[in-house]
Amino acid sequence: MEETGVNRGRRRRGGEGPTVADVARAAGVSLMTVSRVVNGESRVSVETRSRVEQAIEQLNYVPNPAARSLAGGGQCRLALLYDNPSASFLSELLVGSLDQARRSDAQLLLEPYDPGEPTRALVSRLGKHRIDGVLLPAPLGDQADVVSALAAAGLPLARVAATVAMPHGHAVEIDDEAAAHAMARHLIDLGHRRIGFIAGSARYPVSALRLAGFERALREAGLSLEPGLVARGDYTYRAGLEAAEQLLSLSPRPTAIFASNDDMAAGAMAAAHRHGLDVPRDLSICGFDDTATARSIWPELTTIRQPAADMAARAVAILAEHVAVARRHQAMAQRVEPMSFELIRRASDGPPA
Amino acid sequence: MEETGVNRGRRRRGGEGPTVADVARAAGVSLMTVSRVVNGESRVSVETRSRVEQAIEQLNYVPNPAARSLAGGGQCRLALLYDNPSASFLSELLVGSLDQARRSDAQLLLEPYDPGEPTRALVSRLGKHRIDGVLLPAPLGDQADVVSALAAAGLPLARVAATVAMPHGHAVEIDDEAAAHAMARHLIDLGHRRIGFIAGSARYPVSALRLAGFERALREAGLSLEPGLVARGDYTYRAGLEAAEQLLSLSPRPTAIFASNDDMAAGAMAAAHRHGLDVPRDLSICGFDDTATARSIWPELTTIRQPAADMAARAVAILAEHVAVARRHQAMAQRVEPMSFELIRRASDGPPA
DNA sequence: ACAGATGGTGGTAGCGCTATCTCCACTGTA
DNA sequence: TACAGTGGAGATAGCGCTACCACCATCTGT
Repeated sequence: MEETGVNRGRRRRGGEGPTVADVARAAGVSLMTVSRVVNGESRVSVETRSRVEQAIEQLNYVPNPAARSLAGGGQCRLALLYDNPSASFLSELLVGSLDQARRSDAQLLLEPYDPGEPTRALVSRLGKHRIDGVLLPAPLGDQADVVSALAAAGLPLARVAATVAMPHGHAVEIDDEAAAHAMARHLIDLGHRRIGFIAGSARYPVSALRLAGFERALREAGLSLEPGLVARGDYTYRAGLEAAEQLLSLSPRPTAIFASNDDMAAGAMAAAHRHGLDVPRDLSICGFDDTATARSIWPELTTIRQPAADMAARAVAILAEHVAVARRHQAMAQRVEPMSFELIRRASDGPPA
Repeated sequence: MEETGVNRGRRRRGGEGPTVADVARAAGVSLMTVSRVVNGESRVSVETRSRVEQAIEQLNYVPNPAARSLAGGGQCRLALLYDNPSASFLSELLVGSLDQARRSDAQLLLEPYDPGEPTRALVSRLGKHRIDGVLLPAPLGDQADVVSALAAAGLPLARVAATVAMPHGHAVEIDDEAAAHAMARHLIDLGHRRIGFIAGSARYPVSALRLAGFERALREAGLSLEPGLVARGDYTYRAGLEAAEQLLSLSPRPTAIFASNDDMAAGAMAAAHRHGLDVPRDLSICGFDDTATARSIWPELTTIRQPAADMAARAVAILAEHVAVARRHQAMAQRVEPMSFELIRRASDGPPA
């Protein structure tokens, strides 16, 4: 403890942890060289680089993000506008975006979205917090008024899990049509020929996409599209239950039901049980979204998973890049990144009886 | 654009936004005075304060968190250790803690908890990230090995929604016993006399508390404790279904079932429907936790809500305070804060037939 | 009346890092 | 030999803020 003198240098803070200066001293190089190594810049000889890396390892050095962002053009502030009370989606979103925010040196602020608030007020609220960019998850990203108001205010946007094309804002999305197609195809491959579909409310653009994917799969398999096999619901459990009742009253009844989201699939499951049907022996049921519901019902639901965390992470990365580019007074082209969904097979599907 | 000269002062960054210097100039005071006002310190005359506040308002000044944390003892880094895949709980936790983190000038890092990882490894992982404190939400906060390992490493802890007393770490909790008591009492007040209870797995201390609350309510109402009316489950939908089957096969069967969490209540609901019982006319069903499930089934579930967001916010505030106190080389006494739960009445309960 | 508490304010020195310029040693070309 | 061009490294000046000390007025008590 005494080799450092009385309190050499570090008078103020609790002052734990080594700094670039410590590393530089240990490696016998200058501060800048250490900085260059840490930031992976090119102009450092391999030899010097490895010496510095060794010193870093040895001292267990971690750069101070505050100092870094203060000195560099670094940190930016991103707002995650949220209204979606679908908790599982939100939490995945948060996990993904927080993680990437740390990497991209961005600060993430959660801002609630109030549908009643005029967009002007929203814009000024974000301005007050010196927001550099905005993430618009799922239903918000498809809302034209919000998107255009924020875009008009000059804020970079990233729409997460958006489904419709828009002139403004970056987007990270999955192909809902293809996902629905994949699930329908999966059921057809299992041998199902009469498949009931519970479509979502026509208010959301995504509903049409999922229906379209379903229909395409049927068409490609040479199956007829019976209008009676498509019911509609508003994405709630109860709607799923009622829609399924309707589908199950058909004769012959479908051997599988594909619902446009998990809650409706759960409702369909309840309807099946009411009818004394065993799932999946007598009826296969599939959902979409892979929310918490999917695993909290029994049998656990086969469904489509959106990589919400990854999507959010990409969105944060894109926004951070946008902000960095903008600070150099350059423009960044609109970016639309597709992400791949995943068909999660659990226990609610099987070949028809 | 030209009144500032070529690039007066602000050579490097995009440099948007006013700084303390701008505010100081506008208010005709020194930097320090502005800083004092912003930080709510006492030694400023009301007159000066209001002048500064006006300037802040006018310039729309927001302090730069990076600079603040670099200069002052300010910012601390808190890790939220999470393993609970119960998404709704996690997202509430995140919303609450992020919000408070902003206020308390703390940076929140999400660290996954892997039950397989030795506690040594966990501690060193947190150390690598220069963590100043750790939040331990729900099941983790009751895990003695984790708590004691982190405490031994000298890390301040805040256990969120913990249920058992421990010698280390602050805690923010609700009274599970009282909450279960309140719900049982509610059912009794509705007129129920035969109430089935689905207890949780004995592995978790919380299970015993909820059972105890239930039993106390019965005792206080002068009702007998029939052992047959208490079933057990492991907090899954399926376990709830099976436990409810067992309770419903009793004769006379209970007129109400109180499950120790929402998933088991959902399972009980399915069992009721299988038996052709109408909920709540023929059978009342209540849950605990108010997870997403509670509102995604039908009828929507009457349940107990923990204020997860508020709890997390308090936990963050306590940890931030602890870190600040510790940096002044003082100790902070263990703090245990009770929060109040709420009985959320929805549509799954009513008077007995 | 004077030492000592205050209450209110300003000056200054960094916090740990990176941008930018400078410097040096080498290469290749005329 | 002289010249620019290059890759590698160091020196220095801040980024925006707060801790710390210094300072000057007022107030206290004896």
